[in-house]
Amino acid sequence: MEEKYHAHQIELKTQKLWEENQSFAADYDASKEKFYCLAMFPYPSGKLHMGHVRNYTIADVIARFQRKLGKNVLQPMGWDAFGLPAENAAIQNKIAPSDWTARNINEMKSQLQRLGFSYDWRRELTTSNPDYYRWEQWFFTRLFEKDLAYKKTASVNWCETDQTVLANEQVIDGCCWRCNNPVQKRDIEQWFIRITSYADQLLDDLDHLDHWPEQVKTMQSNWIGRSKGISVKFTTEDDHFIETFTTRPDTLFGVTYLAVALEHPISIAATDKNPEIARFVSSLNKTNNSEEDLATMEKLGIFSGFYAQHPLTQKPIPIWIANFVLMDYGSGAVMSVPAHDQRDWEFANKYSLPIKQVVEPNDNSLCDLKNGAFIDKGTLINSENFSGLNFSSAFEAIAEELQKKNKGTKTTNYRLRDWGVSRQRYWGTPIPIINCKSCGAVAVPEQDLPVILPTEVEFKGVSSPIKSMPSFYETTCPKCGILAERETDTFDTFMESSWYYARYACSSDKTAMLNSEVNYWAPVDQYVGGIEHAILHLLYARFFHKLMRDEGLIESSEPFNNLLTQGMVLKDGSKMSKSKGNTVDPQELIDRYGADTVRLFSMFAAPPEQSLEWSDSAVDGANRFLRRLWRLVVAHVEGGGDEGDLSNYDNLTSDQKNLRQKTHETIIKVSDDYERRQTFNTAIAAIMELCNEIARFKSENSTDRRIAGEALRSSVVMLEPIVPHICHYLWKYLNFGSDIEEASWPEPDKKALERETIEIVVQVNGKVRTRIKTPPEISKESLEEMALNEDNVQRFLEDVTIRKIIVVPKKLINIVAN
RNA sequence: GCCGGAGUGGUGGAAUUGGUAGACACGUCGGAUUCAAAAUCCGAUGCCCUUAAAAGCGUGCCGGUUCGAGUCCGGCCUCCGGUACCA
Repeated sequence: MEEKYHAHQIELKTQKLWEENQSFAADYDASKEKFYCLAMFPYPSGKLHMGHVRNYTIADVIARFQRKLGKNVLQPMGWDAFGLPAENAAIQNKIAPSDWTARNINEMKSQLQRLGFSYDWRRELTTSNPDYYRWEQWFFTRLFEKDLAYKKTASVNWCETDQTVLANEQVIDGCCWRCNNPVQKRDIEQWFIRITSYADQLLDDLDHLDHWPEQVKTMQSNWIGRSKGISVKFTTEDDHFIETFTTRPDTLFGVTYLAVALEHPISIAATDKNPEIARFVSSLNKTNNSEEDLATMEKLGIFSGFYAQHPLTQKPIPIWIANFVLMDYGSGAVMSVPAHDQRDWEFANKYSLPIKQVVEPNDNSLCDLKNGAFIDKGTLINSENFSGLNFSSAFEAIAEELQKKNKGTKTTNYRLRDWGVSRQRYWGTPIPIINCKSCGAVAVPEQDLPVILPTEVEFKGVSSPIKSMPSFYETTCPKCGILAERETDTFDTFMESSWYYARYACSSDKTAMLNSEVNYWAPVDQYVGGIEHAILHLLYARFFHKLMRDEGLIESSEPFNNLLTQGMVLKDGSKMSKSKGNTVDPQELIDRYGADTVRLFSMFAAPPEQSLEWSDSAVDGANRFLRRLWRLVVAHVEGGGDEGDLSNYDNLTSDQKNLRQKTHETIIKVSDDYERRQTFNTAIAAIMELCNEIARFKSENSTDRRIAGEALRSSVVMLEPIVPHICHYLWKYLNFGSDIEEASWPEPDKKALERETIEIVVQVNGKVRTRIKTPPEISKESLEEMALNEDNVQRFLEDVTIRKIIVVPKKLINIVAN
């Protein structure tokens, strides 16, 4: 055995062995309990960054731990290969997106292999490969036929100078990131998938996700935003209706104006009539489509000149055009109650609109509407014959009255909007639709799939090359045969990442999207990924799973049983990203210390769910521990080793008992940390403590060596999921050449855990005054007596009376006195 | 703005169900070893007073519940993530 630890040498040797033995290939085996462990696959942006290393190490630790428990573990890896950065690289560096992507995949794959992750590489998939996206296209045509996919106009960010659509992140302070010219909104036809039809299921099924973090479920629940209310109709002067939704029908008599979106028919009629309004509206048309900008921008509006009739009072209500009302969301109109809604209150004050109080606090206390709206539920006033009612009776009574007059109905509303999947970009899955002048939108027939995205392209300017490529879009209508044009838009890349986890079960099947093996592997037992995906990716994947279930492709209803959301790796206080230029290259660390040190460091630095502020200084310590561990094993083996006999542990000295006790306490602690708590940092700390004790322990005879050997073997096998290469070697030395990959998780020996004395904390009035050693089974009375006899307890009991004594068994005793 | 988190020594973090605040590391300081250095080993290390012991203070801020609060409740502050076309 080498005296010194040479990381690179043993890591490369071990990795070669794993590859030769196909150590991590996982196949269907009904006789074995399966465990499907998955980390979110990467976008191949160039090189791995620390966020990847953290993500993939966490998942690999769990996968390797589950193998030690004897399960049939599948851990696959692939590439979320479509996306915007490839196009930016193409424009900047004159390289085709497919070449750029392939190059990055190569680079990142070799980095993943160098880190020793236990993947079944036979199942690798790449979403930009037609073998993958053809099934996405096929599935979309199924949705289209079921009317779950449809087309409607929606607004995008348009840069007139570059003649292109911009993503929200490409709009900076209302201007294009490339040319810095102001961005406008533009309405175009786009494809949507009816996620709102699944809103109830997506919300209600959250209750069954017992092993998801509460915070993620709360965020998804708020995002879906189911609310019960009433849709109220206001009649316009030309006898049309303006529909508004409210969760507060009890405030209906307080409506003093309506606000409609810039694109609402009323606004269009007003701009046609009045050039002043037209100027105002076009001046507001510059904002970006993001919710954040919409919520924080200055709320502006203008009176449209039109009135609507209040459904119950029949009084005329002025209609205002306002920039904060969204046409894409709900009906594009809201009823405004400035007395009882803060946003309405601010708008009303700004434009001197009337504020009419119709609810008062239940305790009749005064509320001053000069300082803000009164938004609590209370008792109705100024509301004709509804005055005096509380919220819930007013809700019912007003709903009934509106229903009777045909002016409103009870409705459930969702904050969730349908999923817009069209992107006006090149590097994505072509939408498999042909637009025919006589038949309309026609799905590409199954036998004509896939619609292949041409990869030999050149970027002239910034717009998608396939939009100016007749060889791509010119075709004939599958229904009537006349000349027609393909969709040149591509899918949102969230489409690919919504079903890849299922495709791993059969990634090379050319005959079907999913086959029956998916029902063995799915659902994923452990999904690991960044908290930044808590809403969008995870909600779309849950939705897609239900769509696939309803298409008969999969049996389960949810894709991920256990979810671990890792915190971000931050540098200088914010998310590491290429655009911010604050990435740390893990390759330098691997070159310097080896993969095991990088893995150990990233698991030790913080618990997985917490964000981790990057620091280079602690890496050295991780490497020091591995060298120390190596030396401990060398010293043990060179000092005579042991026979691995675990049978006889009678008549031990107290040092021997103490080490055995520590070993088995550590096994219990580490098992719990790995399995239930998933806090690998504390598991490592516990093993470090055990190793510190081993180092202090003097092995002088064969019994000593057996006990030290047991402690070392336990440490090594429990570290294997985190630092598998070094443990592979150390295990061989400690176990006469056997392979650690075949070893199972250690079992604690209850007999080793028995203690002769324990320490009890003694408090007086909640402050620790001393600690006493007692046998574990001591009566309450004798414990109290012992505590009261302590000098440092007596001191604090002078001139006071003992009121009571609280005893927490085996922990503490608190004497309350005054 | 809205939704979800986080805040503990010089630093990363620990304290699992309301019960010993600071485990385990990093760093720093002191010592051993060495011709010297690296590596390694031993010791000290929240603040304050102190020769020492003991006491006092201390988990972002203010207040509350409790015998007892880092942990629970109310109100703030700061930072991070998401906010539907970044992935």
